[in-house]
Amino acid sequence: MGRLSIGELARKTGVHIETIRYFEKIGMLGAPARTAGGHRVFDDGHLRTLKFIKRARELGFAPKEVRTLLDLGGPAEACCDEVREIAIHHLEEVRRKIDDLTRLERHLTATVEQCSGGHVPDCAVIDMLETARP
Amino acid sequence: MGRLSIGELARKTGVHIETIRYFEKIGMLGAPARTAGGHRVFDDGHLRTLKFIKRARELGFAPKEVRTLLDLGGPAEACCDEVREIAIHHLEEVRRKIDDLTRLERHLTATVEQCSGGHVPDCAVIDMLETARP
DNA sequence: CCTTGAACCTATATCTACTACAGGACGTAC
DNA sequence: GTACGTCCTGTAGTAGATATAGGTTCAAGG
Repeated sequence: MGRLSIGELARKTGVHIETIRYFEKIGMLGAPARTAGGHRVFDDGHLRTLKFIKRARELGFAPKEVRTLLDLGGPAEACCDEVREIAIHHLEEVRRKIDDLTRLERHLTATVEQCSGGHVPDCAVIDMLETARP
Repeated sequence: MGRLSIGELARKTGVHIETIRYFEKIGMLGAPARTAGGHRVFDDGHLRTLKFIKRARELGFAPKEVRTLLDLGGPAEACCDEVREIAIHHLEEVRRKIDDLTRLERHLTATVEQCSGGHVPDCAVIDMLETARP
């Protein structure tokens, strides 16, 4: 059973020390044990949880969703149904975002291609930005 | 030449009154004229600029990029080259984001399909989140 | 045992990009 | 001239961290 200082935990997870303390403060990560002198002592559970949080954030889950997932996944009892719902909801948002970005990508590509790159007063990019959306 | 109150400007652009004052404060939007009593009086230039800002933000340009675009596009002199560079950089980021989200979408879809939806202790979604990225 | 320096502690402030008050002044229509 | 909507400034709040200041603890070397 590993006993980790906050610095070791930070190195193992890639999460900033200040952010770990912040997560503890807002209740995202449980309060760890302390040494006699007051230094935090984390265990493998904290390591697992912090990795989980980091990965979920990287995958685009909102902090509130992460919290819910932690609440559900923690005791591992009322699992799949609710977890699944959050994941599906997230999936829908991801698909919507991909659509939006793809449209923007096409628009930007076309615009940049039009752009001569010279010092002309007319610029396709500026024009695009000045044109109100229909 | 239109003379707009802050409220009219807000209605015409869809930007909140407080946000307009905020844009003025941070120098994103030029300071307007004032009535004798101190009320702001905007003109068509402000309207154009604010619409520009709004549209650029909607298209995902970062505030700093918007500011640079305004600086470049304002006097319309050193135009295309730099504008083009910002647009291309933005385009690259958009493409990267699309790739990331597409991978996530595939991953989530596969995971949710695996998920029975019952009350089993093993949950594919939780598993996915607990598995560290290679 | 004692020193030294890295790591840690709390508390507060800062950041971005806004949004939301509170309490008062202005402007215009009747 | 008065009522009411709009506007003013200034301050505070939001999320989600990140950074700083000033002090304490831990661990390794002498």
